[in-house]
Amino acid sequence: MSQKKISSTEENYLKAVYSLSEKISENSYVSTNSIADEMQTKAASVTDMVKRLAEKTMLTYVPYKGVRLSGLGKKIATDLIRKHRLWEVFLVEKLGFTWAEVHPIAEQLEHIKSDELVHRLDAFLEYPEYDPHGDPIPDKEGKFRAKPEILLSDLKISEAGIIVGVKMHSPQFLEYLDSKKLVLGTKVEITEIIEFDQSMIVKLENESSFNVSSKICKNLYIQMA
Amino acid sequence: MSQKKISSTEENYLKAVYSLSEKISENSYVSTNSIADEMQTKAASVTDMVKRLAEKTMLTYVPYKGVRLSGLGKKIATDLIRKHRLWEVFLVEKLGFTWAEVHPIAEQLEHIKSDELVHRLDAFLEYPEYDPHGDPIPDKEGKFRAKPEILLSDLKISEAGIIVGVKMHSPQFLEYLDSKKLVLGTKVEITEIIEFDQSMIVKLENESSFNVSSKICKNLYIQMA
DNA sequence: AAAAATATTTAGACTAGTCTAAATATTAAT
DNA sequence: ATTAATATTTAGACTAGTCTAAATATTTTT
Repeated sequence: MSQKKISSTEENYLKAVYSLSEKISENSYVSTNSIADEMQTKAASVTDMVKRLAEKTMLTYVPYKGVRLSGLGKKIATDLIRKHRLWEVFLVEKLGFTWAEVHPIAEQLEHIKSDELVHRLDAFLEYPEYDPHGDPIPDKEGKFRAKPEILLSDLKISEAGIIVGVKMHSPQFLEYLDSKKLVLGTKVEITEIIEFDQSMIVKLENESSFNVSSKICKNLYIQMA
Repeated sequence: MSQKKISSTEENYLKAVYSLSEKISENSYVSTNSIADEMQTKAASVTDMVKRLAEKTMLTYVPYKGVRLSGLGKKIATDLIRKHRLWEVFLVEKLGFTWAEVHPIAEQLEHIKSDELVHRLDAFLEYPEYDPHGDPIPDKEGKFRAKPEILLSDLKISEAGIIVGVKMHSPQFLEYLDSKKLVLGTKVEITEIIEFDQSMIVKLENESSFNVSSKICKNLYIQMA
């Protein structure tokens, strides 16, 4: 049932295309250049690779237009995302890594091939719905649960909510959040919005209050209380 | 501190050489052909690869004689064995795999690169000393604990002991052992030795008695009671 | 609608890893 | 000590994946 033979490199291209597809409208094409950017490689390499992946029916490739994932391609990509996020939960919940550290390790672990392993890992972790960054973990069929939509920057004065995810995943950003105790589950209330730079004064449950930059507000997902 | 850049393929060659070195006398060479056998590849490919590994000072290569691991090569090989065995413990103890299933998955997991991961996994598993097949897990420095030496076939009539390891690792063999309840920790006593085929009548703690073939006796490690 | 700027593909070369077939070296046998 | 058998290496080709530089297509600007 699972895929015939696919290299980690091919998997990574499919993952990149999937992620780029999410950012554009439903039936438009993902461009060669955007893939090259995402993969930190050159456009010429991308052209070669997408031809191979098209050959394997994982995506459709229209020269000078771009690519679109096929059902098979989407399945492989969401399987990877599922594995990546399950491993991240494992690394944080069981091994005590911080959310800032897990990405590069999960990036390797996601390529381990064993359906049984994924299934057992999922059970061991008690079927988690979200990874340590608040991103939903797709099920075996590649279906995603609702993902957080509201950003802290969308809140108005006196509104409150709970931090449920991060949009940006850079370790620096995550470490900064840790230092400010702006972690998942934290309840925040907006007490003031500074107009000229769009920063916010945020009050935590422990009554401490401080200024949060616009950049940070735009990268924190909130569940309204 | 840890190695610069090494591919999984190179790692597998070093592991093969290490394993073959164990089977021969201290300062003799591992032959090209034996490596080709172990790796399921051709001698010509081995020649190419050992030249590369010699270039990287992971082993010394003498044309027409064979190879010998350097200190660096040994370190990389024992690190791999350490990781392989730790992952096997994880798969059996935490995920509930059988000892017959874990090898091919650990074979992939052992190539994940993160010293911190190994360290935390080791702690999570509470610093196991042996893997699910009774093989000792080397420490960070590559030092091995004593490995089981006595085989069931070495026992005399009326002698007893506990199964502490297996010499052969084929899934078929391991599944057969499971079916006969000849698992690690099982206490066995020799009640009879059949001379003409070197098979043994073995009594378990539950008083059940049955014939165990010579082939099996030669592949079970025993801790004498 | 032509010119300029930008995006994409092709051509050709490179590396790691593999193979087969031929050449050469070593070991065993007479 | 030659010959025969076996082990090993070399030569040359192939695949996957990458790159640079040149060619071509598309889009934007005027």
